[in-house]
Amino acid sequence: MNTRRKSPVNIISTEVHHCSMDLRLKILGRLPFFIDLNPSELMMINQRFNSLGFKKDEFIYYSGDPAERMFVVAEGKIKLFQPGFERRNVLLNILLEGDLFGNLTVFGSSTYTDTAQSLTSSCILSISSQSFGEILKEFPSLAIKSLQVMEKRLIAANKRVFEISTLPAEKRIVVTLLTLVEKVGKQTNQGVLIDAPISREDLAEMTATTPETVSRVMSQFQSSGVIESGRKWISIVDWDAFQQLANVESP
Amino acid sequence: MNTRRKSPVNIISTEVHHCSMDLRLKILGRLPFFIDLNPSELMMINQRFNSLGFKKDEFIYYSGDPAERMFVVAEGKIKLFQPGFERRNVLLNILLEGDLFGNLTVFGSSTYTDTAQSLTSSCILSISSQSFGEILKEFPSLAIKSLQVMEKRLIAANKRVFEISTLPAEKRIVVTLLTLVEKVGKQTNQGVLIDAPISREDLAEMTATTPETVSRVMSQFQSSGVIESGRKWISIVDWDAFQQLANVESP
DNA sequence: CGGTTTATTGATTCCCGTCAAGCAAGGTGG
DNA sequence: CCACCTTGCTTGACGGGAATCAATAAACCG
Repeated sequence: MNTRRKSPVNIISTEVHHCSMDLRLKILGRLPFFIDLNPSELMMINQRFNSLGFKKDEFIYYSGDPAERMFVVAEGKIKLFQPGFERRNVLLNILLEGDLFGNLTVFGSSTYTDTAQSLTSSCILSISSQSFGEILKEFPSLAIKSLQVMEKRLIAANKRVFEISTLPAEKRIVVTLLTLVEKVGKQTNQGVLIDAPISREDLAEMTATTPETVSRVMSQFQSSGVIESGRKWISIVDWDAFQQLANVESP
Repeated sequence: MNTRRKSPVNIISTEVHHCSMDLRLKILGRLPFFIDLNPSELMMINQRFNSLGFKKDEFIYYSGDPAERMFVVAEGKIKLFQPGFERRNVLLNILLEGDLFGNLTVFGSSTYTDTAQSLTSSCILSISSQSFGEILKEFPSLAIKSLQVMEKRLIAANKRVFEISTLPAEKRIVVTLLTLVEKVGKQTNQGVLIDAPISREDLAEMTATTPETVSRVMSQFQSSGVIESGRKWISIVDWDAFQQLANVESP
């Protein structure tokens, strides 16, 4: 059945990216965030940013570090998580090109409350919270956009609290896979691929279960022909059947 | 042991409040949010607000309603929750005097994602999202403050995801009681009272458990002399012992 | 003071976490 | 390019923590 042995997930490359100036300008200009600015304003803002490359699995910052910068994903995929005792982490979010993270609030918190790790090799732009604050004051519409970014995440976090609180493990895994598809889903000739290197353990950390439970649930889905998956990759081959599984009418 | 039969929690009164103009001005002026504004600016902003009284248990808005207003608690206590199937709600937050809720983001979401209900009789100020947006544009520092409010809540929501995911039921209940104490704790001659009408079911909805489990855990705490409690009230009588319970070193 | 809501407690069931062993995939170096 | 080693996935057996069902008791309210 599964003729694909190699993982179909693109992890870009194993080398470190270092973003050129014009790549940075293009990235920033494309962001919904900065899209209303004119070229000269954009240029000025661009100058306040640093860029830095990260290898696969490298850490960008750790929970507890002083929260002095705001980051933007220029290329690659980043995961945010809260480290727990004995490898019991909780995965909070997976970020893509254009997503903001770090300290978005100028003076809000003194230390990061999560850890940021690069899932693929990546290029990250960053700006000091102070400079970001100055930009927000100069362009109030940007502050409102930041507010909307935060609201979206708060709603997602609350949705997740709801799901963990009310759904059994299997449904939690299904709805989590669905949000992953919405975020990084890619149509391929073998179904909808979740285009990020997500392990069973990652899924467990997203769904408040264990890798073993995730494995059992996934095995069942595979044997019923709904998904295909392997080492750090998942593809949904029978979309209709999959949505059936997510039907959250009866808990 | 428990000589107190009546609930010590003050639910203000059963009558509807209607905030007078000068009460409103005082409330708004006291908010960290508006504290930097001068009296005339404050007056101008005050005019954009409506005020409305709610009885105990009355609903302010429902999940799914069009999200057209931003609210401020002037007096009373409000709970926000996500309604689930078959009474399986999830309690998201308890709000006090000065707290903002509703649509804080001007244009962010089209409908409320939670339901707001008055725990006590209360007085609520509100403003249209559009007017609020105009104010934010006029006073960029307010937008940054909104951002910080949102960040704080996002961090709290993530912390809760972490707790639900990693802690056993008893510890979840303890840490939840601790956050309630931080929020509405009141020193009395019989220990630290949680000054809000919180039922076993409310606690269950906050901790992803059931009323029965909460009751069992609370009974144990009562028999070991750490807390006293009754119908919709909880008081921590042995603070040191209670903090021991919250020691989150070994899961 | 009766009716309703909330809390307590017990008995039972079961989902899922834990422990453990075996296997497959992927990367590495000769 | 293949043997080796590491890392991640699978599967089974078992036990425990908490949900469910149910019946009683206490507190509150009109």
